[in-house]
Amino acid sequence: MNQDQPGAVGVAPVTLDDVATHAGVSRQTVSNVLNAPHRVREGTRERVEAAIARLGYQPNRAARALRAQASRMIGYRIEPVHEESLASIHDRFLHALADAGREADHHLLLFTADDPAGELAACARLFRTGGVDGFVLYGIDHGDARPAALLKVGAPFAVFGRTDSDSGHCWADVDNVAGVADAVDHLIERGHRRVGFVGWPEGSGVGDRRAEGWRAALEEHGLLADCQRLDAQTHDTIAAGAAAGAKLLDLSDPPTAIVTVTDTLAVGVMRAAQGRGRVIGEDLAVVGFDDTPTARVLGLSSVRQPIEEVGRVIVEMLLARLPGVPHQPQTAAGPEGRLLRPSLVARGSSAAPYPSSST
Amino acid sequence: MNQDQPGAVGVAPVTLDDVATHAGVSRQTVSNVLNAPHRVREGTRERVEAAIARLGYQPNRAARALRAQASRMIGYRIEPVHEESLASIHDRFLHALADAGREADHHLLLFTADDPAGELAACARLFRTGGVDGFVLYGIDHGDARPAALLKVGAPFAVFGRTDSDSGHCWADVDNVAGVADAVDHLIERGHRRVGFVGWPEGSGVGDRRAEGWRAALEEHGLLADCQRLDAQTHDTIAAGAAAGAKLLDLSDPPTAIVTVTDTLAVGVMRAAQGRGRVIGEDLAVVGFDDTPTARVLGLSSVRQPIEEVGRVIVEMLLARLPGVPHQPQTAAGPEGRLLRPSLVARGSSAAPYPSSST
DNA sequence: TTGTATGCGTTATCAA
DNA sequence: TTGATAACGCATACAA
Repeated sequence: MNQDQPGAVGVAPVTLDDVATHAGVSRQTVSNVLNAPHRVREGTRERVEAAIARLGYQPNRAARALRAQASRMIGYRIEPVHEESLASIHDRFLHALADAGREADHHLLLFTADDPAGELAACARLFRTGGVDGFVLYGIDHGDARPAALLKVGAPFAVFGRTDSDSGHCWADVDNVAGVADAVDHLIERGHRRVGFVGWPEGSGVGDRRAEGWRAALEEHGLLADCQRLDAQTHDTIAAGAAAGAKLLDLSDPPTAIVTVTDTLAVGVMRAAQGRGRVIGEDLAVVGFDDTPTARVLGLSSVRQPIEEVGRVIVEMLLARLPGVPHQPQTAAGPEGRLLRPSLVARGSSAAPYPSSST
Repeated sequence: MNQDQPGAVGVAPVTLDDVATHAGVSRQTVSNVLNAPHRVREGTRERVEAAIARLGYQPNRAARALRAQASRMIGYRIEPVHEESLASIHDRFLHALADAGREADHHLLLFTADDPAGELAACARLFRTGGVDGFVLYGIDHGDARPAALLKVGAPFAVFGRTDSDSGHCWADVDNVAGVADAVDHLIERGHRRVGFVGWPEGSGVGDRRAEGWRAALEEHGLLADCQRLDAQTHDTIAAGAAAGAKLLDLSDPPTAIVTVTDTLAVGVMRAAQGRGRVIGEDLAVVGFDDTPTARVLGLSSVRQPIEEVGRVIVEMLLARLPGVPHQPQTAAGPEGRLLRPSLVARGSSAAPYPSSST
């Protein structure tokens, strides 16, 4: 009828031998039916398949892993939850990874570590003990020592993000420049001419690229000169965002719209504006980054990262590089890196058109 | 110097045999040093330990799993991210699980499923193939068919939440009654006499218990009669919360404070109140449930679940029931269930004392 | 096309 | 106290 395991209650596991006995063949033939069906005669194959279905046989993972020297596991470090951060990205990413792995019968192995050093130690250990076939690294940015270290360990891996020198490993990243540029375009389209930016301190690849997106978009519209002084840099908390927002709003010629490097900072900016009696979406437009649940609640426009796609792409790349599973012709095992485009989610905070008379 | 693996670059894995050769003993002796140190002479042991350290030997997980019939893996289904929900609980829970497992050298195996049926099929498969030793189930509530089904499969598991008939498996849950009761107590202490409640439709254990907490606390203070009509029930979206809040606020004798079954609904209530020109924390007190990041942003008081502790306790219980790892005397393998107390996080939304003259 | 033998790395049993 | 042997379940090379 169906191929579910027959309602057996805590039964003894079915092995290859059981199936072989049942089908009246050797266990090697059963193995062939599973791993090289073409090498077996049709009649025999059907008999074996029937036995497999009836007994609900499923190959033992440990045995398979031991024999094949491949665990079909992908290691992933789950980081502690930042209480300050609003991000739900991590959750989405994790789900995407697990989902992508499923299709290739690879599962995610989650582990924790207290710091990057601990993470590397854990990675090395997991890899050397055959616990995982490779890793996915999250939140890679300039100066991250993990890629080089993992390379040294000899473990395959793929990362979300980029270091200053991406070499020898594959990566996927969101096009942060384009993301912020889209936000700026959107605001200019609505009539804004003075668009500010609240970013992170210089030095992080992600932050610098988002700032670059702001600058580039303004330049393209010939507005850079007007907005030259309309940016601020600070660390990623609501309070800091409020301070930065206050600074910009208190200028003699303040921006009519502000883009921020994260939703967290956007919330701070909104707070500062409201504290000055300004109505978000009317007196001041704000666009954040990450499309967090909080942004939805507050009606904050935000740049949404295509995390699900990033996860899919990353797993794809990693699996392509794993020895023993040559899905592809493995000519060059696919591209080294992929840049994915985020999309703007426009909400009330940037809804109202702005009278173009603003200089 | 240190016991890290010597900076070997992608070297061949070290096996028990390598260590044995190196130490001039048989591999069985090496195994004994690791698994039954007392059965080996001190001198030999030291020699073997030195070899282990020098070679950076670490036992192969697959081989160990095959031999011991135990993968040292805990299965966990990661659910799709609810776009509507504000919860970060899931993230915290996951981290807690991974962290708790680490201490016992157990790791989390993540998998996805499209629905409960798919989840059960995946569980059965993972368990029968030796991929995991047991499972942790999240979000169990009345009418959940998974526990019974897993029991039938014969897989050990522990759940977060309770069904109507918890039997045969261990569970941990948050004391929802006490959580909401604490919130109500807090409001009464601040002078409120008319405390409303926005909950879920009847039938869910979690929702009903939270409603019960509201009822019980009011009764204890002799205020139940006054507040009898001050509750509403709806599903868990911001819009629904706003509607429910509007209904309560538009009563001829409206509540001065409202407790909600989730932060999501609380946000809705706040929105309804603000739409009516009421200032949260002054004209109306609101307390939510879950202590989401959004609650922090909005200054919303909220009941915080001790998720980290729940995770720890659940893993502890599960491991205690796993065959082969008898940490405890395994008399009765510990208690069947544990109820953990949440704590109220008071913020601005319930800050101001309310003049006790309100009827 | 099918079956036999062997080994993946570990640990349990038993004999020395 | 130590070592030889076998077995966990599967898959590969090779022989029939």
